[in-house]
Amino acid sequence: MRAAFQEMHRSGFRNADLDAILARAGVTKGALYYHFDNKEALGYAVVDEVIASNLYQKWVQPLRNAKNPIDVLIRIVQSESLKREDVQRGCPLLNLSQEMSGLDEGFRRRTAKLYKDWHDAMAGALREGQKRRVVRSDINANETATFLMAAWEGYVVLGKNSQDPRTMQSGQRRVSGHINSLRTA
Amino acid sequence: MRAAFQEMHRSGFRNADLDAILARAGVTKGALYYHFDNKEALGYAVVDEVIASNLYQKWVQPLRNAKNPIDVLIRIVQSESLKREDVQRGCPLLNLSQEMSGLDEGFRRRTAKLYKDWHDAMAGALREGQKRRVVRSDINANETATFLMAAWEGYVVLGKNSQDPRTMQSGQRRVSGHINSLRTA
DNA sequence: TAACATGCATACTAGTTGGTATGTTAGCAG
DNA sequence: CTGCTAACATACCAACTAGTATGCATGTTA
Repeated sequence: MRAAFQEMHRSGFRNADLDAILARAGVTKGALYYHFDNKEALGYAVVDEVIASNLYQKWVQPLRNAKNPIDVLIRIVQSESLKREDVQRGCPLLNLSQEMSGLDEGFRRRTAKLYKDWHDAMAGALREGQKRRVVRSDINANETATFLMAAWEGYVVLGKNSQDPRTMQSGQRRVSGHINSLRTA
Repeated sequence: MRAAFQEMHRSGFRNADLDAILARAGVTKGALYYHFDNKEALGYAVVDEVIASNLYQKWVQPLRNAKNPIDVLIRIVQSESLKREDVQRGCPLLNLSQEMSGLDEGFRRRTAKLYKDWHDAMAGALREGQKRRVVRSDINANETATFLMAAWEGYVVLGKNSQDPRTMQSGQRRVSGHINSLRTA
């Protein structure tokens, strides 16, 4: 499944070559089709397990019981890799949802769930921060979380295309600045 | 080329079926390969002509010699279709750059040029607005233009995946609100 | 220990699709 | 009327790739 994830991240799901995945994993078709009904089932499993796990490790868990969600969010944003090969591949969740959500309802539902988990983790942390008086009370946590996701993913898209590290740097500054503006005065 | 654009918008470039394009256009392979060397050349032409033309009509031309760029930008954002089938297909430029920019330098350069034209149109209009004292002088036109593109494209991505018109509505409110905050007091 | 299940590997099939080779027609020059 | 070219149409090929049929080795159970 790691091999499948890597190949899907490189080539997208539809252009992911099963033989390439199998070669990378060091197994053959027999092994694959013993464990998965078809290519689609393998793709679903990659979303449900690999991509979901990455997302939770990076965004959800650090926000759980965070003392100050603003500090945590800024740290996550600032820790994003600016290396060319990372920027060039983009965000696995975004790549996959962008490719498949209009074509396959199974993929759409799965990626939508991950976006929702991501959103809820941020919105929940912001609401908790409001209770603790470290986040401004005049902002809507849900809308703010959606906005942060949109702005961040937008910069990831532009960075992937421009291949200029300054694009993502600008994104880090801008998004961090916006998060910082959510602090109580 | 309209047929090619539509098929590419539906299925992406790599999964665009030449036979489907030809059937839609009412011509055959002979006609296609008389005018284009290969599928790649057709794709390049679609970017250079169809997608570029759409972008110019929607964003670049309205900003040229605009009295107040802020009013123009808000009007463009607010005029975005919220119909399910439109939201579901997403932005042609974003779809294509997202799919191909990591795989084919020709596509990457072409989509990067369109992003640049889009960016320059907004940044130029903002700078002109600053001269005319209708746009705040304390903002960086280039960074602001990049931010607006990122946020807007981000909402397009989320809307395409969620298939909930409220996502794009929220995006319109947020982005319009941010554009509005650029006015001089 | 015979029978069976698990967990693969190997070889093959069938459908899809980009690309090509060749045929055909309309129009124009001379 | 002849010769030629532009602009296609038709039929076909070859590569790629998801999926399948079958074989086989290693446990495991009755």
